[in-house]
Amino acid sequence: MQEIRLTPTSYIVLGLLEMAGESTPYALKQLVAGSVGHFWSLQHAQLYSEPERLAAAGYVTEKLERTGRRRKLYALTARGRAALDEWRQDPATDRAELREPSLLKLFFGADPARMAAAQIPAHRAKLAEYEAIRDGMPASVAEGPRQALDMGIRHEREMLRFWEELAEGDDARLRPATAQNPVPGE
Amino acid sequence: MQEIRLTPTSYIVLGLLEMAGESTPYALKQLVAGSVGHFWSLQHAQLYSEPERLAAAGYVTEKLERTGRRRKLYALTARGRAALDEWRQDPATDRAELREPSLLKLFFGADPARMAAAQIPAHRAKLAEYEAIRDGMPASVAEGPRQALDMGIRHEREMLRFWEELAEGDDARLRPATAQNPVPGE
DNA sequence: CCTATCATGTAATCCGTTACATGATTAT
DNA sequence: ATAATCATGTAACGGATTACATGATAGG
Repeated sequence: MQEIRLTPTSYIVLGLLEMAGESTPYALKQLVAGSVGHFWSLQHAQLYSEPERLAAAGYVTEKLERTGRRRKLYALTARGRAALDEWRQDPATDRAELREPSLLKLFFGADPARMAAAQIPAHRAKLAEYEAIRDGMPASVAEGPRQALDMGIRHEREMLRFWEELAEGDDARLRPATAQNPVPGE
Repeated sequence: MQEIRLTPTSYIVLGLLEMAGESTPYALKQLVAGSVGHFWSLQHAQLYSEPERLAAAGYVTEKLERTGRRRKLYALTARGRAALDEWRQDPATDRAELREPSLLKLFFGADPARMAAAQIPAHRAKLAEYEAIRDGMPASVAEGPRQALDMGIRHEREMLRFWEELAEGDDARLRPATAQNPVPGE
């Protein structure tokens, strides 16, 4: 049995198999697209290779369909469930980074107004999409996905505010105080 | 001359070479750690391999020190500067994803209170660190880094609020409305 | 002097992306 | 029927992380 390192991708596969039970890579792809993929997406090819990797290390079982397409079916093993539990119960995590391509451009001197003009509608759209999902969520959806979605909405709102303030142009607050500030009163 | 694809890593190297002029990989490492690395960090090994890649494609020049350590010195070429400008002037960017390991755990059922207990001090510390940097920033620092830092502060604040509200336990707002809501008045 | 840390790099591994392929459904 | 899209995979490539290594500098 091969030793492998479990990556976030691994836990996504394990977690989805727990939620959905035995699944094909294609089913996993659909699941990712409709849920966790909103804040952590995967290429479809990884949903073929990762379960194979996990199978080689005993975290999931691999079964070939008998009928027609002979697709591959994956399911959690006890070991897989244990690994998932252990991960889930450990509150320690790697520090996340923002890694916003738009921030990178801004950092290196892109024009804030031009950047904002492109970013604002994108974040508006994303925000609207998330809010629609939230408003259409059936009551059966678990807390976890609900909370994650909430964070996504908050983040989009914050990004939107950021770019909107940049677009207003006057980011005086970002410059050190100078004589240009009108003195109130007196 | 080899063709290469320019990645975010490439633009970080090009951008820093523009800001700092001719530099060694180690100097780049220091620059990253103190600036852009706060939201987009790189392994030090990449600051050796990436300039080499860029040199092979003509975006930077590579020079060997004569004296002592014979370190490698890199500098922007006209082609490198042009690529940087083109990138910077194009407001289109790939969509960023949150990719928060903590959100992933939450999504898959980790205990919100336990997660919050670990996340809150981490975000408090990060926030304090960013605010200290902002307050100590010399007036000479350009707008870009200033704005990026501002976004970092906003993001940390938002994450902090998120986890604090989760920790308070009452996330009723996330559940669909039910009879449990006390009817005000009447 | 010896040890720890800084400075400087190379090599191997591996995950993730991209490209390639093809059979099955659905739409026109 | 034919074209388009969905479903289902494999293969190649490359960038990023990790591990390995060693000379210089500073601290005890």
